[in-house]
Amino acid sequence: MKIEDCKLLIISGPTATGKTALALKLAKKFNGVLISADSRQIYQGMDIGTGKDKPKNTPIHLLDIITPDQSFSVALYQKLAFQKISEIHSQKKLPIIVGGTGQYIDSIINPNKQTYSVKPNKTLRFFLNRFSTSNLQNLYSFLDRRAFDALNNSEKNNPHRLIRKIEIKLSTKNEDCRLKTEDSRLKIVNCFDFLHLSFTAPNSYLYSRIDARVKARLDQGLLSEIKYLLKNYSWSSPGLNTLSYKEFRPYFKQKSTMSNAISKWTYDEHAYARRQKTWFKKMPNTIFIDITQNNYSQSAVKYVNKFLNN
RNA sequence: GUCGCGAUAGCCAAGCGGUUAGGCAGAGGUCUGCAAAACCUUUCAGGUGGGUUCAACUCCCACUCGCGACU
Repeated sequence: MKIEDCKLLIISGPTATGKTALALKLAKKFNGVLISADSRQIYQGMDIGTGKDKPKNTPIHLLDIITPDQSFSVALYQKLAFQKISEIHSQKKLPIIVGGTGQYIDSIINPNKQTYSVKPNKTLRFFLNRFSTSNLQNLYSFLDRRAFDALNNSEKNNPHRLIRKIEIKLSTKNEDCRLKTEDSRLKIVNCFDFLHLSFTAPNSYLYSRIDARVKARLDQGLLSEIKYLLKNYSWSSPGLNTLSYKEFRPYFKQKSTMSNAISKWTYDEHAYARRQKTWFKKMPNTIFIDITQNNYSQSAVKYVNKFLNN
């Protein structure tokens, strides 16, 4: 395999930084194909709220792959993304991953997560979901005292995380086949030669862009999109637990006003952008590009140029 | 003008003579199959001037401002 076949470009950044637009430019310039890394744009019919860009002539992979009532996961994402990457490589093109979902990008950059192959246990989750946090803590502590004690506060109090840890603990019988999968996966991954460009900007700048976009989405008809979705899916569907949809739940249930919903939504978007930033900050080998700088798109081009000619 | 009520951090909003209110916003963080999720940490007070007290955001007085009522 030639080195050229292992190149991978990753473009990340918080919401409202214009990732997709720039990725499209780069794709044209460098014979690239886009793969989305967005945990929400995978849902069909959720276009306005997730800010989905669907350019006419350029397909973006891993968009619209499931319906809002289906659930998805990193492990699945990783698998699909790897498939797409190798497909694109075999066409002698440059795969470009674009998106804002830190965990998904992490699964590409840092693929040897040893528990991705432990499948969710629906029955177990069904029961555990009714447990209180302290009951979950007790249970996990009982199953694995050491691991429990090593948890930080944030993990200890997070029911989702506790449930998953318990699930993993209870499925250790599959250890052997798990290791096998990991091995084969590592082989593929080790050959990636990736460049990770991450867009960034001061919070205040991001916030003003977000605020403007909130208004724009309302004008584009977000409310009717939600109404339409509610005809086919319920609020408990995984897809509907998404920023810019979930904030309107109390409004549609007549428990809150429109302006409350909108301000909650706006603040949620701010917090989301902050969380995204913390994720990208700690990623290895990342080049940050401040979009408030004049020549940011040219400098992105330069980096890619240099990367491809290495 | 008189009487009453109020004045608490960027916003909302409590209790209290000495010990953390809380929520939202803001800031930072966690993350190994729900991640645009879930969770953790955290900055910022007491209108102004006096007085009482060992100690006042909390009691008293004046002033300023706001709200309401009355002449």
